[in-house]
Amino acid sequence: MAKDRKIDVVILGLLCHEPLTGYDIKKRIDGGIRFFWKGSFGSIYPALADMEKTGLVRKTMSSKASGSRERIPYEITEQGMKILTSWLEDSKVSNELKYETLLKLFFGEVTDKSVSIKTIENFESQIEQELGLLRMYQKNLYKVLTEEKHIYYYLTVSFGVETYEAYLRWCQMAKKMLE
Amino acid sequence: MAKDRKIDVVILGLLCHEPLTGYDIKKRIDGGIRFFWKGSFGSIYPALADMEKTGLVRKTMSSKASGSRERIPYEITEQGMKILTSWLEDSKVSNELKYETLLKLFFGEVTDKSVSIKTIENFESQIEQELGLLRMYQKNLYKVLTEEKHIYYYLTVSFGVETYEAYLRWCQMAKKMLE
DNA sequence: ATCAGCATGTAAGGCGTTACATGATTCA
DNA sequence: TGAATCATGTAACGCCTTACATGCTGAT
Repeated sequence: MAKDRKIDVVILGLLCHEPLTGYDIKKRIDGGIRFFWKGSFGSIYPALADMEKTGLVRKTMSSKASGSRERIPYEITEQGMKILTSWLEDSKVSNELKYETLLKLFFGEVTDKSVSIKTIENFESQIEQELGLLRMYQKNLYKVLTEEKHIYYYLTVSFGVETYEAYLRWCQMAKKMLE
Repeated sequence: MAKDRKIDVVILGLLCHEPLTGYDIKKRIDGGIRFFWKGSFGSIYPALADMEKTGLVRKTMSSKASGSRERIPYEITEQGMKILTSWLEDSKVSNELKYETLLKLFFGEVTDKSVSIKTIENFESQIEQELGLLRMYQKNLYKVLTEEKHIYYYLTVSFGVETYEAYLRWCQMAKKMLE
């Protein structure tokens, strides 16, 4: 695996459950994972190609047979599983937040207060919208917690719900303080 | 300003209050701003050079005169102020969170539950430590809220406190759920 | 017929980190 | 004397996004 390219483990993790094409992987990332990690075609396909070369994934046998459309599903190899678990067990993590909203607020003194208030309101409505989605995911996952993997999905979604609720409380406070 | 290089506005924002050297800017970023935006020497010095060329910043007159050490303080120009305020007023923002902790947790089913618990505990202690710092900043800023810019600093710090507290609550819940 | 979605991939270019190179000053 | 901090800058390299190129399928 490339030194610091986390897209590799995202792909490896997704392939644990079932073979997927690059296109499938993109869809999985865009639905749920995107709240804490992103990925584009331009990063997925090259990563898949690299990992096939190094033996972490392989094309499934049905790759060409399935039909006329050229779907190329990949599956994880034993080597790939080793890399994935050793990453999971590695205690080094990089958690990073890059919020332009906070950057703008930090320099809010430069212009009128109303600009900062707009920045906050902007953020607020974006968060409200996404919180709606997260709560829906959360509710649906709660119903199927018996399956073990859903516990993990539930936890990550709950992280989103908890923090987004905290964001909204902060928005209230911040607006009050500026008005 | 380069199309999407936010380090430019970070620098511009910092230069609003006083002339600073690249080294000073790095220190400012590392203390406080780093919670929501980062910057390294390798990005600061080239940005400063570019912005001098495009007239957003300029070297102060005292640049060489101040002493034997080669300190090169920059100040913001009117052009720079224009860029800064138009960025502040622009409602487009990119807020992005990349938490490897959540990624690991999402794929937690792959190995033993204890691995995920360790991942959470790891995160928890990191957050506890930084929360201590944030609360200290918050307390100190609260005392000097009369100065307008401190209100903005206070708000960003409070954002950190609010969310980190939410993280810790989530850690408790998550550990309980896995045990 | 045409548009949206499925599907794979490449190329250019921007952003940013890390490591390196260099050297002065301050303090124990 | 040696370590830490001050201070500026470059070079290599990696990661990722955006846009492009291409073409099929299915629904309206």
